[in-house]
Amino acid sequence: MLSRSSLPDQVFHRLVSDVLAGRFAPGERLPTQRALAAELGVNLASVREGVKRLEQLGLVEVRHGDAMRVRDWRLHGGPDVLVHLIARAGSLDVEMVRSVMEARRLLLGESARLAAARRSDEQAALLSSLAEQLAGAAGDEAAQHLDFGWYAVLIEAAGNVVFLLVMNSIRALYLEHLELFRPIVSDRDELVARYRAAARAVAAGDGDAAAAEVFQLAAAQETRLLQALR
Amino acid sequence: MLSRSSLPDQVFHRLVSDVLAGRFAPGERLPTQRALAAELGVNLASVREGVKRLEQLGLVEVRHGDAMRVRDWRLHGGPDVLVHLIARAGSLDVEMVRSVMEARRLLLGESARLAAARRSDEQAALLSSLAEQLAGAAGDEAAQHLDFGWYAVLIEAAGNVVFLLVMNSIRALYLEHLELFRPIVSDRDELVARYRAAARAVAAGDGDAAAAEVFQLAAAQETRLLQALR
DNA sequence: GGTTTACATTGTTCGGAACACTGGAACAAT
DNA sequence: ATTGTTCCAGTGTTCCGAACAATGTAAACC
Repeated sequence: MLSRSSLPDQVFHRLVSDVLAGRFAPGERLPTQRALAAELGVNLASVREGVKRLEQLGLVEVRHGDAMRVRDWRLHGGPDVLVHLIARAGSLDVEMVRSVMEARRLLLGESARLAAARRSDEQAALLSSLAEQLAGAAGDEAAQHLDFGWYAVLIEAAGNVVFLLVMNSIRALYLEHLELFRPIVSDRDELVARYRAAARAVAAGDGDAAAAEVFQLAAAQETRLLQALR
Repeated sequence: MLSRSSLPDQVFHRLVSDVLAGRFAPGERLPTQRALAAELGVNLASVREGVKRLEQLGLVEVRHGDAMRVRDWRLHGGPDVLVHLIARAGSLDVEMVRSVMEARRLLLGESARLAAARRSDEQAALLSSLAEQLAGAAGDEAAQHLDFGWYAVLIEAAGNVVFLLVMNSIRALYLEHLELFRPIVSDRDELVARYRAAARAVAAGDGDAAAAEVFQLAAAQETRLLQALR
């Protein structure tokens, strides 16, 4: 079949795309559910499901008895909107990638500081171990997964639920465009030294050093990625 | 009528509550949609809509032909799960509040640093203006809104979409439990000095000072809130 | 023993109907 | 002329029952 995803999924993506592309101004009336169903050739229930998912993202407002209205995602959008913002038009939106990478760098840096204070011995050992595995990783794809595993442990050790959830969101983004983020692990030898240093600092409980190392590690990856995007 | 929320909404909240309370172990089979419909006394379509919203949160995995399975929210949950985690059992979960406030403090601090470098003149003036309005705010509720307005401008000035979206999420949380967060603006005179100083630092383009001021402002609010929660 | 087929289970989509809420238009009262 | 009321068309919400499609399992087959 042509459709690899469910009908409501297709409706959902179509609407997200339309709204995010600005084809409807904020506050503007969306076509009625019945009209959308007719236009897209699907059942009313499928339209409804898609629309309600839009609503959960904070992209539209739907009130019983009144028309559906588009909301300004910069005011009401939650972090889950990111996945759809960054991948618009097939390729990555460079400005969005810049924002994500910047946020990632700051988030990971602070996570490292917290982790240095809160990590368990087991977590400290795991960070070291993963750094070594990264040194001998077979290929770039394997390295990518190890890279994300390393950060996952770091954030778990930081003991902050918000950071954990935001990073889950960024990971989802990662996994959907794995090839495009490949530059993050290029030129690995230079990076491995930083993983090791950061793991040492976390294990030693030196928050400032851990933050600085992770910050620079993330910055290095950021530079690689942004350069590759041109 | 008495039921302020739609049927699928109620199904959704019921399921979220069940999953987040751990009444289903990760990987465990959820009741079938038909069974849920019968048990809750609603239509299959309503169950489906609720379930799909669960799926969008990353709380369950639903595969055509197979049973629905619960996922571990610590691994797959997005930031939108926060709203449901923090308000469990009617009152605020103190551990979650601690995480949110900690993340907020770090996020705002770094936003201030970025804002100092990127703010427009208009934004700098607005921050000052809002600080003055806070000084003469009528009541605590008015102060709360001004407080959030102040941070909204700061984050807008920081020019990072991720921060913007995460803060939208935290604000949604805020607005749903406005009374419970009231301590954030208590003892206002002491706080006003910090708003002013921070606004000055951002206007002057002094990133370090701006970050430090906002960091301490947020920390002060954090202390007030956590003490009030006992 | 390994492969294939058939079936039961479960999610997915449909079409159509009835219900409930909202905004505005027409009307009535002041 | 203004205010309050009633009614109606438009729109979202929920229902029902049926048929379709994917998955996992177990029986049947070679």
